[in-house]
Amino acid sequence: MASLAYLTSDFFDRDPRKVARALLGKLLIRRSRGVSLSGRIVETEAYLGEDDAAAHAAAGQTKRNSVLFGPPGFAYVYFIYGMHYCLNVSCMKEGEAGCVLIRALEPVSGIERMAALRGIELPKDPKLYKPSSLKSIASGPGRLAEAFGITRERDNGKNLTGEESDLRIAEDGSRVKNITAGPRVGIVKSAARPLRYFIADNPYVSGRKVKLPSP
DNA sequence: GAGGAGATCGTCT
DNA sequence: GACGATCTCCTCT
Repeated sequence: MASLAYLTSDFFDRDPRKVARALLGKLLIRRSRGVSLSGRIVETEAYLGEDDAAAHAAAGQTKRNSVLFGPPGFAYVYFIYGMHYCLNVSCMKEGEAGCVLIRALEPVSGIERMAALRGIELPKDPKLYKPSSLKSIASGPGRLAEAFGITRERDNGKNLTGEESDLRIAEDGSRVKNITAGPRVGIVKSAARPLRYFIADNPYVSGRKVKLPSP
């Protein structure tokens, strides 16, 4: 693998739409107790500030979403539907809300560990891994959070650009082609805005049905 | 394979 | 008290 360059806060100090595009192809890396988990980001969604009705920041700053109003490059983890965590990264300068939701990853390393955290059984021989099993590890916001052991208690408010952080994002020099934009998934407000970005034809993009509001 | 509905609980009103 | 940036199981075709 090529040498890794960890992203700095400058990377996130700009419009969430630019960050969401730029994050595609980057590596999300968790290092803890000598175990390294990593996955390539293949799908993201941009959530703008208070003028984006679908964003958690739309109603202004609350105790829950205060990370969004903080400095760029911090993890905003929230609990949804009573059973899932979702990982966002704050964007823009302190005082300006904005974030990018990481929706799907292509597993790269520590696959056995991630599968175990997801409750997925893999054969001992990596050659026998089923594509469907690999896809189900992290193709969705709740799934990738579970695969990386991401929880609100553990990771909310964590600086993803700090050298001491166990959760960081890096680039390895790989280039991404065929970035496609489309409507965001699972929301009603501002659903038509094309703020979801994914790598076209990548099998690890989450496969949720998109419900568009009736005209 | 596609579509629908239930599960389950933190957060906000 | 209502709702939600989801996932999985079950049913139907």
